[in-house]
Amino acid sequence: MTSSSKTNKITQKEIGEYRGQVLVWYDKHGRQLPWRNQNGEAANPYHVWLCEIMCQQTTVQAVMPYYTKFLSTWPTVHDLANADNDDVMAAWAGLGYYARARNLHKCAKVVSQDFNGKFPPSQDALKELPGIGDYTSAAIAAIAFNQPATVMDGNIERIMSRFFAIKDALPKAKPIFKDYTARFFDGYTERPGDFAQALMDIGSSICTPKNSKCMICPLLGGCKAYQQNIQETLPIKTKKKPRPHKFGEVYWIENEHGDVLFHRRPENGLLAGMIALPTSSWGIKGHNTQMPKSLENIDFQDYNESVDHVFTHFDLTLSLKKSIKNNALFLDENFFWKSPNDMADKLPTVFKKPFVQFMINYK
DNA sequence: AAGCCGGGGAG
DNA sequence: CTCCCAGGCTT
Repeated sequence: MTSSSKTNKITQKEIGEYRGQVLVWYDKHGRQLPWRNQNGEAANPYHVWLCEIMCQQTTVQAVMPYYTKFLSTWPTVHDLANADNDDVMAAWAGLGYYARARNLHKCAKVVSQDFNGKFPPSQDALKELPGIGDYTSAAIAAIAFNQPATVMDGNIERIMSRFFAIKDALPKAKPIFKDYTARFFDGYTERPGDFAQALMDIGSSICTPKNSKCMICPLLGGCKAYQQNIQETLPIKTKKKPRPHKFGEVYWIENEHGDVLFHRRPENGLLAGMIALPTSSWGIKGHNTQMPKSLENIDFQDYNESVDHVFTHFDLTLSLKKSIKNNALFLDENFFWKSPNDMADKLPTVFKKPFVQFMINYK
């Protein structure tokens, strides 16, 4: 071993020093977010949990109005537990990944009924709860209960990959990333929650995927990637599969009272349990798109309009079809007639788009 | 280990 | 256009 490679290894003492610099930066430049308490008050575990679930794979800006709405509607975990699931899903509509909302409600019920409304403070116990996985259990344990859990989200993965110049590809190398991240958290009982949130703030504003602002980074002095000028190339991730493009039809069907036909989607799969407009099945190149049997005899008017939408694993184009004065349709229990007024905000975005188009010509 | 699951914003 | 975002669950 050469002397240079020996001095290349960062020590735990230096880790502690950089952690301190990160906290100094945080106290001065950290974001002020609605779920962060201002003057050193103890964090409310319900608030921490709620924002962590909402923030999963979602930008903070998108979460803000939903977080405010949920907290004003259901101020405590008991309130949320006792809510009607339809109301919870409607309040979540537009935020995406709807399984999160189902698990949120399930988790609230467990905490309310089995834990007397108090979230358990240990990461292991938290991870047993619905919708709380490796990241979220660590985040709640650290932020709400000051536990030295290793918090690692996408931001922290990126920071660690650069600070230690980790060149192994994600997601396979996640355990390696976790080991490096643990060097900052293990045994650190002073401000683990603040430190985790500080890293996330740095990840969102300084150590960004592109155009990172290394010159103002509190970790600059120890950053191996910066020393090699490879920070923009890290972390390395295996390429995702291309998305197929699917096509289908979406239907606006009125009865003679002006009510519109809505569809409650199945409890499993895409947009599970959400309220939708009726559609055909969706297929590649417009083939294999089949209309629900109960709608086969309807005479539709083609709008010559369509809406595009992007899901995680496919693109979708829906052609708009309209029909009015339908009454005697043979419908199963998953379809229902309802006035379209006030329905827009209860629909997932893929259906809100055509809904808004149709509403322009309604009445 | 790989696939499924939303929606929006940045570059 | 591509990539990413305070990821978790299922198979």
